[in-house]
Amino acid sequence: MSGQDRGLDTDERIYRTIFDGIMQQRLTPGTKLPEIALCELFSVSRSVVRRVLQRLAHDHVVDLRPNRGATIATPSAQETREIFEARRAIEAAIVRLATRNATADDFLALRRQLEDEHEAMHRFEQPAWARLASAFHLRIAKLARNPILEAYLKEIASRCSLIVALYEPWGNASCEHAEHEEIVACMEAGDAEGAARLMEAHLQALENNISLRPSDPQKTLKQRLGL
Amino acid sequence: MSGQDRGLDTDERIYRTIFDGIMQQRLTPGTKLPEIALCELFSVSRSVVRRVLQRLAHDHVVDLRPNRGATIATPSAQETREIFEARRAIEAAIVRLATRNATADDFLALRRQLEDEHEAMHRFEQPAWARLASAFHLRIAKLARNPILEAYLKEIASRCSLIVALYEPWGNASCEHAEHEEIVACMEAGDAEGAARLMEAHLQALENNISLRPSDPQKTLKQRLGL
DNA sequence: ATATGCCAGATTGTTTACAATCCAGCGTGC
DNA sequence: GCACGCTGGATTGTAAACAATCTGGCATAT
Repeated sequence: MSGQDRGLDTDERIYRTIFDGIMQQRLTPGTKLPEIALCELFSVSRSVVRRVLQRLAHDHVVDLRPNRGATIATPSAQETREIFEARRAIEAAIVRLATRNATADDFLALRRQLEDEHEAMHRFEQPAWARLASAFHLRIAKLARNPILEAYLKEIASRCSLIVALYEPWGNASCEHAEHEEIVACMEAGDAEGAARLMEAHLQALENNISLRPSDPQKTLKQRLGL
Repeated sequence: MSGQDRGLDTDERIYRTIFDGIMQQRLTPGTKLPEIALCELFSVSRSVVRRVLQRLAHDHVVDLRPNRGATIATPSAQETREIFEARRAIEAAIVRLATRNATADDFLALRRQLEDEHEAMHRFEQPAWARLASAFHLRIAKLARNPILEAYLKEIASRCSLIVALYEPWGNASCEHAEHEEIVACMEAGDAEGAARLMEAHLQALENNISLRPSDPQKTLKQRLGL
């Protein structure tokens, strides 16, 4: 037992490691993921590596082309537009449902998280802030009480993060905290349509903030996986 | 060459055969899909069968449980509710986009398809009608010009079909033709919100039409795959 | 000098063999 | 008679061997 067995099964462990590596910008778009290298890093055979890669491919965070292996996905400008448009549509719908279904307790927890976010922002803790800001969106998705839409948002939000990683290497493009507060206020007031419109505007602002320009490479795969 | 090679690669052929088998209610929910049986039926090794099964699992049309193989998915009543809710949300968003982006030619093609549908209905050609009615929804998704939302609708619509297969063995629950026409009329008039509301009502009617009661089993796997 | 063709190493795709797990049927003991 | 546990066949999970394909460098010809 080599100390990395924490109750997650093997597949999940490998998936998460690679996925997190992408989300934290250690694995940048275009990076190649050779099967044998992953086999050695995770001490498994190619069957399981291939299965995980296929799953990552289905989630659109890696490209899987026949006979030439897996690479971290590199969304084009066109795709970027489509992804953000789809996200606005889905997340607006989610906000409407969440406004209908959230309880008083839900709003309490939501406000508490907003304060954490606020604090992290004022302390200039960029990584923590980004993480919390992203969690805000996923938390609202939970309040909608629809696991299917929640899964769709998770998938599409990860693709957005990939895009931000591609086009904003230093991580400037984060959520505006004030806008989060306005959205929650609208929701608490029971104004579903208003909250949906605010959310769409919020995501539109996020999209407008990313400027289309790639980033830089080079480091060992092991380092970039955080191992 | 045994006459089933039509330019599709092997994976796609197997995927389609199983998927179509499910959509046409030859493979009913709960049916087990043993790997070896599929290997022999399609003359491939277990690797490719396993890959295809994983893809079907990701699309939520089959359940894949560790150490106990693949079975056709059997959505619960709860899931049914969630799936239809998600579909209303996504398809309403799609209709709004489609109303904005459709050209005059698009509407022409749409109307032509509506006539085919109308005709098939009046001739009591239930299978053709059901196929056309389903195609109507996918065609609108194309008009939205967003491949991501289109893919989501495809996935969720197939889950709806599975539910209908589960709870309406004789296939009564189909789309009302008149409602399709109203939706198109609204779209042509440029009334995105109206069209969205009509679409939601249309899908709600579809959901209300399905009564929750399972169906019957037994026949060989080969027959049920149409081979 | 550039372009073309070819060969060797590397990488992926497929098949097969082996190990682990599950499940149904049977027997034993209470 | 019923519950429990065992055992053998069947089925899935994993790993390793083999085949096919791609990539990059070198030689050759124009």
